[in-house]
Amino acid sequence: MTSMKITHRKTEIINISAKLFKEKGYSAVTMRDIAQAMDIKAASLYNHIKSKQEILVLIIIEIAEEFTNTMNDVVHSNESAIKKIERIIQLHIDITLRDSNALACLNNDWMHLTDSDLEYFIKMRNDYEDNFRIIVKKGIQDGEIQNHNQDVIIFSILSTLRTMYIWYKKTNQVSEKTLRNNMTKVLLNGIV
Amino acid sequence: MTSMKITHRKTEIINISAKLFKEKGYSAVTMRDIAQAMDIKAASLYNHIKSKQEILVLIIIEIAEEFTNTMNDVVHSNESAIKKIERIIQLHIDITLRDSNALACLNNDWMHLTDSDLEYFIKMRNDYEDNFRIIVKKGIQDGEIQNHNQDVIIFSILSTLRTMYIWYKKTNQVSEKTLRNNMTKVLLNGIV
DNA sequence: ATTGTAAACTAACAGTTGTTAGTTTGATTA
DNA sequence: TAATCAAACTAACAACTGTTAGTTTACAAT
Repeated sequence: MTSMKITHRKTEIINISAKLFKEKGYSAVTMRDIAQAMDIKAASLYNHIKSKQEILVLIIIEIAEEFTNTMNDVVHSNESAIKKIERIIQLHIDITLRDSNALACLNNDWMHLTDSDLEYFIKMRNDYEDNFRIIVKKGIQDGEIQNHNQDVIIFSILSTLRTMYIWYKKTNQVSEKTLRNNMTKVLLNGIV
Repeated sequence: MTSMKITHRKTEIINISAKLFKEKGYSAVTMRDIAQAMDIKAASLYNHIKSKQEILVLIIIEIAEEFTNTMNDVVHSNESAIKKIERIIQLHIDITLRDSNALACLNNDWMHLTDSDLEYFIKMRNDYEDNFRIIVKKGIQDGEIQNHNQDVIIFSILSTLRTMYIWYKKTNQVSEKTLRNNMTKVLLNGIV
């Protein structure tokens, strides 16, 4: 039983921090900024968290693991390549809608992780991309997917999914359902 | 004649800074970091530049203006919507291949611009997206482009183009020509 | 009533930050 | 030779950084 329960107050700190990190980046946000947003003093934060680093780790790793776990499910399933990619698209939309602050943090501040946390994150990210590559490769072999450069296919889709958090709120009140439908069509079938 | 010539040494500082900013972000890079990369002392930087802020401004604004200018050319041309989008894709590839460090900086650190610089940047970015929207709208009206949600179309393409600098070097030695061809096909015609 | 505890506080620290002032160096020009 | 000048230097500053130590507060459990 090494895992500790994360208290309510600690969760608040993590959420507020994620919001601030999204706006200005990890390095530009000070402990005093976080404290002010919580309406307490900076020193009081240390009753709940170990360090500024710990906040970053807790924000990023949880989401990274969620991506990793679902991707593992998808890649080991018996679905077609297209169906698998559709599930990955929906996964990214799920997390974007639920926790865009943490997602922004993962995208922009992962390089400020240190040591084993950084190593762990990079391994997860590489595995994720490798799994995506396996799916696309199989899809091309089976004639489901057009025979274009694999990396161009993978990263054009991943780039869009990974940075959806930046713009999805701007889309003039497009419903979640519309987003899910249109995103799949545009990414898979193009726009022409 | 208010514009000053940018000296060789100043250009070196800007380029090295852009590289460092790309790796760790503007806030995490210190003047001492930049100086060390130049193999001089931090104070010596001030013989060439006015402030850390000025470095950021010079990196970002020049590229932003290049995007703005070319987009204005494209949007006022008499080409088809598809042809216009193809030119925009090529523009992003051009700048990515030529100056990926500055591009990363523009993408990640624009929010650290201040006052009139920040205002100016945001206006350019909004105008850019508005112009893109005009092109897509016309393309849908003319039946060139499928009638999907406009913002989904715009930002799925823009997201890919804007973050190409992150991964294009990873693509296993794919030639520039292959990148240009495949990117256009994948973004316009999809992968199915 | 007493004790325990979660969660806030004040005060301070040692290190880092961007930046300035004043000086030295070494090459080019008058 | 003397003067000029770009570009480096040393030394320092005031503000800010993450963090610690020790204390207080208010509520809950004994």
